[in-house]
Amino acid sequence: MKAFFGTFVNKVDAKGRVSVPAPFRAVIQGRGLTSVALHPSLFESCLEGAGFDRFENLESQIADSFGPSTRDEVAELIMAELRELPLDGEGRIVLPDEFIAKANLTDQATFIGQGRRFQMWEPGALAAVMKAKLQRVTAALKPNGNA
Amino acid sequence: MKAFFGTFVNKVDAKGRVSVPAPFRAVIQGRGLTSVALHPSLFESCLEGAGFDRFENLESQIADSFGPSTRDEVAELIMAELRELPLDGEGRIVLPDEFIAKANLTDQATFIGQGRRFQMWEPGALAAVMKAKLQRVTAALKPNGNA
DNA sequence: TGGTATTACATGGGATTTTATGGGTGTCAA
DNA sequence: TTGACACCCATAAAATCCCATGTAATACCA
Repeated sequence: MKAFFGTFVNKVDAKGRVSVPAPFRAVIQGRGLTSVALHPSLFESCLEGAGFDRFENLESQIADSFGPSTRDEVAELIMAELRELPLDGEGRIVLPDEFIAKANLTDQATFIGQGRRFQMWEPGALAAVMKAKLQRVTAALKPNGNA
Repeated sequence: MKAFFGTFVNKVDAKGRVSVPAPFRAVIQGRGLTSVALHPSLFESCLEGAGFDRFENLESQIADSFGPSTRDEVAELIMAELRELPLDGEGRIVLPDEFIAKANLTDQATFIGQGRRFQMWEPGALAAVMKAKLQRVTAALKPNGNA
C-alpha cells in the first residue's frame, strides 16, 4: 500500500485552511477517499492524520504495549477527538480551532509522512523534536563517537 | 540483483536537476522502476538513494499505534525525509532545495555506488571523507608500517 | 589501421501543466 | 441576520515535460 513519506511546509490561512501536500492527497485519493481523518496526538503537540480507513477498527489497532484496559481508553480518547475533514476542490482541509490550538499552529504547518499515517506540526516545535530524536539515535548507534 | 558501483561526477543545474548516471539508471529501470528514492543521510553530509523498493519495509518498522510505544526512531527519521523523485525523459531527477542544502551541493554532485544503494556528495567533501577512510584502513591493516 | 559515421549520454533552455494560496459568493442554521 | 462553511474562481510560483545541442564513446568501413 502506498505510504505517507516526506516533509512539506504549507500555509494556514485566515480561515484555518491548509493545502494537504499533493503526494499525501495522492495516497488518500488512491484509496478512493475524499477526506482526511485527523485527531490531536495524545502525547505530543501535533495532529495525526490518515485516511479514515485507518480508524475503522480502532480498538484492534491499538498497540499491545498498553494494558488491556488502557487500550480501550486510548481508543475512546481518540474516537472522541477524531474528525473527518473533507478535501475541498483545491485539495485543502479546514482545521477546527481546537486542533489549531492543540498543535500551537500559527501561520504555517509542517506535514511529515510516517508510513501509514502523517503528522502536522508547528514548524519550530517539529525542528526541536526531530533534533532530539536524531541525537537519541546517534547516541544509540555510535556510542563511541566514531565517524 | 544488479548493484550500484562506480563513481560519477555530474552537474547540478540552476533548476536543481542532475542526471542520474546511466549505469545507475540501468539498475533502477532493470527493476521496472521509473523513480529514485532519496533521503539525506542521518550521519553524514550526503544523500542516500536506491530504488524505492529498498524502503518499502520501513513502513512496517514504525509502530502502528497511537502512542509512544516501542518505536523505531531511525525509521521515523528516514520516512520523514524520504522523497520519491521521478526520472524525467532524459534520466534526470530534481533535487529539493533542502537536500541540496543538507549535502552542501553547489554546481556538481559525485555519485558513488555502494552496492544496494548509492550516495551523492559534494565532490570536495567526498574527497576528504575517502582520504580519511583510506587512512583508517591502512592503519588497521598495516600497524607496523610495512609497505 | 586510420578515419568516419553513428549512437548514447549529459546538459541547456523554453513551454506547459500542477500546485499552493488568496479572496469572493451563496446557502443553511442558529 | 449573522456567522460558519462549502463552493467557485483567479493568480503566482513551482514542478514537469519537451526539444535542441555539444560531446564522448562506440561501431563501421575502406
